[in-house]
Amino acid sequence: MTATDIKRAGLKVTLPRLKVLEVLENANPHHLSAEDVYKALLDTDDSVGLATVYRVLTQFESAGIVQRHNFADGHAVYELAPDEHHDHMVDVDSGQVLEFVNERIEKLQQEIADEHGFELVDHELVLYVRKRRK
Amino acid sequence: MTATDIKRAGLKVTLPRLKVLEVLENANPHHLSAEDVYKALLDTDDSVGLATVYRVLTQFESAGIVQRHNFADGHAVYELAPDEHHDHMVDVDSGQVLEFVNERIEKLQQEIADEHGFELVDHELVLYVRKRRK
DNA sequence: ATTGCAAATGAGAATTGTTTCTATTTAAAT
DNA sequence: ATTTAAATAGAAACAATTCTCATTTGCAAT
Repeated sequence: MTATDIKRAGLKVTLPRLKVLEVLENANPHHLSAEDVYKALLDTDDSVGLATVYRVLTQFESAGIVQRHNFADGHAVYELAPDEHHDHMVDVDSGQVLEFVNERIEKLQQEIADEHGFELVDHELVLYVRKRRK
Repeated sequence: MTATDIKRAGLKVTLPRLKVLEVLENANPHHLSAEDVYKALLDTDDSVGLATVYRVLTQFESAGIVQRHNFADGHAVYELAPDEHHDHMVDVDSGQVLEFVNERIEKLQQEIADEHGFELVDHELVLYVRKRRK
């Protein structure tokens, strides 16, 4: 992800946008709320206003640079758009988020949409899980 | 769904609770926001305060009487807990919500959680679709 | 290198959806 | 009927997000 991606989206390459991008790149875990991004930049020389963070994240989403997810607790998190799609698993106890891919589920979703006369535009699958005590 | 379900949950059978239940029963489409429920009762003789609607919906959720979902636009909707589980398909053009069931997807989710050493507590699957033009 | 201007920003106010507080009312056990 | 804990309505509080607008900045054309 570089300045080029920003330009390609028809957006000017500004310091705030580069900063937000940088934070997302170095994020671990991948998923950050707007507030998280804001806080990460607060201490730096060039912090970015919260309103701008929201604006930029929304623009990046439209541009396909980031993805937004709405988890069950009701607040949104963002992550850099991954090269290959994945779904999420949230540990309801720790709040930790894992990523996973399952080809068969992907395919089944296509089929289901198809059966109903639709084409699949997107989907959101989140498993809420708990560590199994054996 | 009756007064009995309310009692069984250890809640008093009050007019507001019965009213909210009634609205959910007659709802079409099934999915209503708290605001929707509130509005539906505004015109009736016995309207219910918005705060109460939220409170009652939350209690009903804990009691398993209703289910809450967070759709992509980020705000919560409620529906009467269905007899059998189903997932959702949202038409991105019309906003219409369809329900579907697919046993294989359900089973696959179990398996995936299992492979990672978790037990599945809950899940949320929403397909965003568009009418296929042939 | 400057200049001009549309686009972008920051700070705070406003809005939206939801939750909490509190004084009053009500269900239901006696 | 009386009592009492639970429930209610409405207001106020709250958190996340969006809007407003005066100021700043990227960058294209001098």
